[in-house]
Amino acid sequence: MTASIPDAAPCGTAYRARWKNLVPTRLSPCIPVPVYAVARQAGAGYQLDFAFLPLPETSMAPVKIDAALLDWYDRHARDLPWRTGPAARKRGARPDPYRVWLSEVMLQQTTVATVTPRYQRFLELFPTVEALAAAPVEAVLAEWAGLGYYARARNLHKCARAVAGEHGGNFPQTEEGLRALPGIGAYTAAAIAAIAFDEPAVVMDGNIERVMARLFAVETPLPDAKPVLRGHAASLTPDKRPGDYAQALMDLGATICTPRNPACVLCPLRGGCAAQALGIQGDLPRKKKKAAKPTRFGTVFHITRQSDGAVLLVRRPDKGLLGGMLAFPASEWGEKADPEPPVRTDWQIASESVRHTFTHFHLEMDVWQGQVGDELASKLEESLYGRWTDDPAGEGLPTVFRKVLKVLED
DNA sequence: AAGCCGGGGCT
DNA sequence: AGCCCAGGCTT
Repeated sequence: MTASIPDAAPCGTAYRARWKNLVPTRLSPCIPVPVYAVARQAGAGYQLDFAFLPLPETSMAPVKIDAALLDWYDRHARDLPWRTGPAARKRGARPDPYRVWLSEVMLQQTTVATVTPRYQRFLELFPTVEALAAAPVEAVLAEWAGLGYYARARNLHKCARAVAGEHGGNFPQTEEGLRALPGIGAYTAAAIAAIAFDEPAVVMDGNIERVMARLFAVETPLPDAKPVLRGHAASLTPDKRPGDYAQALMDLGATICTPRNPACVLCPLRGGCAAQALGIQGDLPRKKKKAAKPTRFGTVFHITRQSDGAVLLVRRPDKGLLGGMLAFPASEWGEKADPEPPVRTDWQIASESVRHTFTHFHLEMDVWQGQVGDELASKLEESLYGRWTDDPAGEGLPTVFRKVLKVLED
């Protein structure tokens, strides 16, 4: 259903649309004919019935932000595996700090949809901080494969060992104590303190920055606006239920106060939102322009052992791109250049190359396939500190190297 | 303060 | 296919 709502229509005219197709300014109070909308959840999105009717009030109405938000959260909180249910919350039950920490680290730069199944699998494999601390780091990295930002996994493991070894298996309960642990920065420390330990910490993530920029119509571009937005967030953070409050703000940012096409008609804070009253909510937060990504080139070597068809993997150095992860041997990635193969053999060059985009560059990588005999295989294994595997797809390879397997399949 | 780190979803 | 999104660590 892709109907668009006109700016004006006779009273009583009704429309129906998915909220994502709406232009937010049409819903601002500036329009000649007020819009009244009733929304209900439909599948993954929202279904709206629109009617053009006169509304009694179209300007900003006083809203007690934290109360309105908690009320909305009690009715609409998403049921996520790392959350305690409403019934348990009412009994005063606190969530397991280990689970809160694990979920928050996974959720850094990663969406709920991606994290949810991976979180469940991870928790089954490493159910406690002690179990995680006892595991070899290679097992943790393999389980993290495909999630990206692999320093998170190395720091997660370091942090588990610190908590298990130096804190008797218990996470520190204050922001400062948490902040001192590997992989726990300002955001994660505040989130764990609020959610697991009921501390009124000021939680700031991208979602909350966006909500604050809109609530207070902050037009300063990010990142310059960060201190101002933090000040606004601090002014609203309640002493009661700070964990629920923080999660409510993030849920609101993820589902209603979205980066594009915010669903203001569904927003419990609509009456208190300065940007919405001005009709500029879709333009906020403003951001400084980022540099364009350059393209780098390289070659990856898929080497099979003649006797059994096993494939050679290497482990990348701990520092830098894809640090500590398993990989196929590859050239340096940079300017277009003739590759230096790790061994002389009859290379087959795959007709399709691998394309992948990292945080700050595009990569275009030729795929060379070669076979070696057992003697050469042993020499290669030694000189590259490699390992032969008969199931590369099952080894926890980062996405860029999974794409190599895909290219060779075709 | 600025640059280094993946990957997935939406248009 | 291109654009958007976003914490922590290092230098």
